[in-house]
Amino acid sequence: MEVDMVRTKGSVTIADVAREAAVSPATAGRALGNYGAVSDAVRTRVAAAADRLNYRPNAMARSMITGRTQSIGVVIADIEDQFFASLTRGISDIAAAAGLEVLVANSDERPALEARAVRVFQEKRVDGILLTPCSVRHSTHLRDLTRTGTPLVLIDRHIDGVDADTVKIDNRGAARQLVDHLLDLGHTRIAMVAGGEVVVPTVESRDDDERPARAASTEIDRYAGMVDALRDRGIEADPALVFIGGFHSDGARVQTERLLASRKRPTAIFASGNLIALGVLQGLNDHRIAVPHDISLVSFDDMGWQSVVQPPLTVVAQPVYEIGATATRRLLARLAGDESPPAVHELPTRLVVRGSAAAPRKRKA
Amino acid sequence: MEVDMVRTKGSVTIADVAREAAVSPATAGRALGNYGAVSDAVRTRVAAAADRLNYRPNAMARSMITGRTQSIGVVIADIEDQFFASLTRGISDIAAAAGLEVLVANSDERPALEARAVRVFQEKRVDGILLTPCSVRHSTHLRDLTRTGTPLVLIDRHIDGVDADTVKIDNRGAARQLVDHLLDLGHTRIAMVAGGEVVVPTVESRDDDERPARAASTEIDRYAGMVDALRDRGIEADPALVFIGGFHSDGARVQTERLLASRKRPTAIFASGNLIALGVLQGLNDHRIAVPHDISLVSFDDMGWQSVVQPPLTVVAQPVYEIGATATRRLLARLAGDESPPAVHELPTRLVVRGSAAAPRKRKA
DNA sequence: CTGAAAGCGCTAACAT
DNA sequence: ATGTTAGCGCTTTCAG
Repeated sequence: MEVDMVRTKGSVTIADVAREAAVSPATAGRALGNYGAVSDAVRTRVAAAADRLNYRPNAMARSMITGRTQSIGVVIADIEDQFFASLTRGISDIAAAAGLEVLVANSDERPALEARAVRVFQEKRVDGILLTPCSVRHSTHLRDLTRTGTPLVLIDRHIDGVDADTVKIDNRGAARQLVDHLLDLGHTRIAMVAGGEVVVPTVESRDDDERPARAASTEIDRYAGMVDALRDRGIEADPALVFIGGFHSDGARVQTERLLASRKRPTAIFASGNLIALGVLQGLNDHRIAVPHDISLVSFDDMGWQSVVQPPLTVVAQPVYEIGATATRRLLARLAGDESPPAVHELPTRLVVRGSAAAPRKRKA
Repeated sequence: MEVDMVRTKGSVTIADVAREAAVSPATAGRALGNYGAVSDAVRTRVAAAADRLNYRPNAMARSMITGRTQSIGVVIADIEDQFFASLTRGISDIAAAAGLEVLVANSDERPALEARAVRVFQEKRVDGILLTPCSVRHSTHLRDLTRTGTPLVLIDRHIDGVDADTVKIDNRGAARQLVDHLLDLGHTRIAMVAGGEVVVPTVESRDDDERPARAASTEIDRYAGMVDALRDRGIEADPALVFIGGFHSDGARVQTERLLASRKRPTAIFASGNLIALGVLQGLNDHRIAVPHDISLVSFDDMGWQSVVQPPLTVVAQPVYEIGATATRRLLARLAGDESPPAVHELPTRLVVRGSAAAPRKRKA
């Protein structure tokens, strides 16, 4: 055992190992990186030397030459959101299995942060990028990215005009199912509580890049699905029944108060996602509103607690983990050279009918 | 607008920009990296050239010289766990504000994966590492790490003998509070449902590195707190009342079945964390056991759903986000040169008494 | 099979 | 203020 000096600067290099093993740096490199050809004798000698010196190859130096960093960048809206957390786990597992490291950045639904993250990932020369685009109207940074040839896979949300694979669910169809279920029960005044704007904004906003985008394609599609379902029954969607309060539960909680106070209170609520549903539930509890007796509630997402609340929630379950995993596999395929035209992959959802939606009052449940 | 050729190999370099701006590479570097001194005229000319070529500095090349990668590595047990997800958000926010990128790896509670992640982070030359150690008995990789001088901050869990800052809560004290609350209500048969082993294993296990560690310091401390509380009232802790089922909710669900079937069924359950509590609740629901009427339930963690279940859970709330944020600030301090001796930072917790614990049956609640 | 030399893209001395 | 040169740690020709 030698004395391990704390080296402030410069760690052990391949040259150090080479010296220790009495070979040339080139040979040491071949032995350690298993490329080229090395005799077994030398290989073990070098390995021993490396071990003795506690050598760690410098991945950057290697990457500068090979052109591969073995790392991917992941830009998500909010890692704290259970949905994205599960998604990230799916990504992480597949990436790890393929020997790729994962750089994560939160966009916080802000286009400017998203663009910044992409830029930094480019500077770090990640091999590819996975991203949940926060706005349908901010895509130049993504188009710039794809033009450089860096593989990009969009997750959960779609953006027209960006030349990238997309892995998502059929939000419109699933929302329609959910609302159909409410309509079947006899509801006609159905509110939607969402995080961001729910119709594609026509006016290009100028300088709101720093603020949350409020125009996620998922919610836009889900609203469209709701409108579809209503229209099928000859019901006109009422814009006054859309409550937008940001992507956190507290906003949804506040919106729920507004909703409850509205002159013609809806008999059912469609929550656009798990955080929204949580906020709605809190708002409902605040006012001692019983589900489904006083009001029905359905939501997207089913990642744990939705089945233990009382009553358990009727939801559309998305294969969250699989979405992340599939997207990562797509990226891996691109990294492996797949040149097929980008496609949209839609994963199946499942309507889980539980107890949170019932016939509207009057006919006592 | 020039034609942007898709360059398969080699992106735009500083030399390209220099040529475009008709200056030397060094000057271009100075202008783009704002170091050294450059005339305003040249600065704008270079900036324009860079812009025209869509230049992205190569962070690796820079790091090789500066010795800083502006990135930190984060090794956590399971990003899918709401607790760690919030923690990660805290880390991410502080890191981003400081201009640091975050590399994430899941250890999945497996020592071998944890060690592997640390190794790769070293190879990537991260500036520092944040880590939730998965086992109290696997620390050599951490000691090796600190010996290289790479700053390390331990999160949530503590390990003796590793020379690193630790940010956590007082698990023992908080658990004691929680169990005290149950004792105050009159419970004496209190079960604990946990993920991993709850007493420090004495025997060194040889080759279980690939499997979940089952010996997280948090749970060990929480059990100790429970024992403290019981002992204070002259009650002997009963090992038969500890149910271990792994760190996922399904394991806890199964353990809850076992628990309910035990010959002398406990009157209260202490769940060691949010995922465990979820599983317990599922198990309870499976058997139509009413909380708190049939059995009381308390738990650690309060990150959303705990307050919307019926009845709302009595818990010890941890400042999860702040734990991550504080740990990251500690790391930043180290990166800035702080040489003070490593310390354990304990953040305050809060006992939130809600409805899930009541007096044991007999005295009808 | 092994060694010497070149060079990835950048910054840091050292000149001018 | 700008240009020239060297070199970070590694892999990759190219020789031998």
